[in-house]
Amino acid sequence: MSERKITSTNYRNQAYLEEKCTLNELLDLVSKRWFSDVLFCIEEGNNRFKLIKDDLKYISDTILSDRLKLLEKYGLITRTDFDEIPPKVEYALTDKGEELSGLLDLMCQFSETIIGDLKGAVKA
Amino acid sequence: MSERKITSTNYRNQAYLEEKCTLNELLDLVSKRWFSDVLFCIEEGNNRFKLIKDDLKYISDTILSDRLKLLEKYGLITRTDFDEIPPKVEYALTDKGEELSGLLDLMCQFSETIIGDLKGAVKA
DNA sequence: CTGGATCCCCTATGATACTG
DNA sequence: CAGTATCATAGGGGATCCAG
Repeated sequence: MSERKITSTNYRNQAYLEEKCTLNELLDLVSKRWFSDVLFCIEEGNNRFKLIKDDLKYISDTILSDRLKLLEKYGLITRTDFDEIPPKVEYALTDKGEELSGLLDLMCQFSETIIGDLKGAVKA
Repeated sequence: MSERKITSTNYRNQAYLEEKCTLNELLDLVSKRWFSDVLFCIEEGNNRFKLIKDDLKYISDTILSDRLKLLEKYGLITRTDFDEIPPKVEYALTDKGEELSGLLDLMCQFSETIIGDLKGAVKA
């Protein structure tokens, strides 16, 4: 039973949790670094690759590209390729994207309470 | 030479995002594997280490212990040590824990829509 | 301009063994 | 029972170079 020890366990646990509740899959998605930030960034009107990249100043091309693909894959944004040279692509939130944004706003408010309390406790 | 190349960038980006919005810190927390499951598990009345471990059948001691500490650190659960031999410790959700649970329920409903759509599209 | 292809490193997960 | 200590590993994040 100990072949591919870590791999198989890792995979099994992940699959187990995703099957248990789709929440786990969503959490894995939105908690990927820069993911929520890219979502908010597009919501605020930064609809081009470069605009997002400039706004989130430390994000790398690789990651931004990956996050945009994921957002599109899950139907949270639309991608419009104008087939021009040089390339021009525009992104926009879908209704689901807006909905997720709203949920994340709620989470954000909650996070300020919980994390503010933690840091306040240390300081004060 | 570039000491801690990745580390410094990695750390800087993480810090940047956490400073940008506490949401990122909360997402990092709740998306840790088994985290939300442990929370729900306690909410359902599994208030002992072993009960949780039995309910989440693949979780390891190490991880469960870590998640419980995190939950307590952020004020989401309380830990009551009865100082007995053999050890007896009980866990319970705080108000904040309940609140987070409610938020995660919302996320969970949303996740079923978004992920269901994704899988349905492939299948149907 | 919008990415794709590679390569590398760090961190979270978890197996295992042990303790009060 | 309820953990702690140690060690191994896979995958995510990111740097760099390249292409249409």
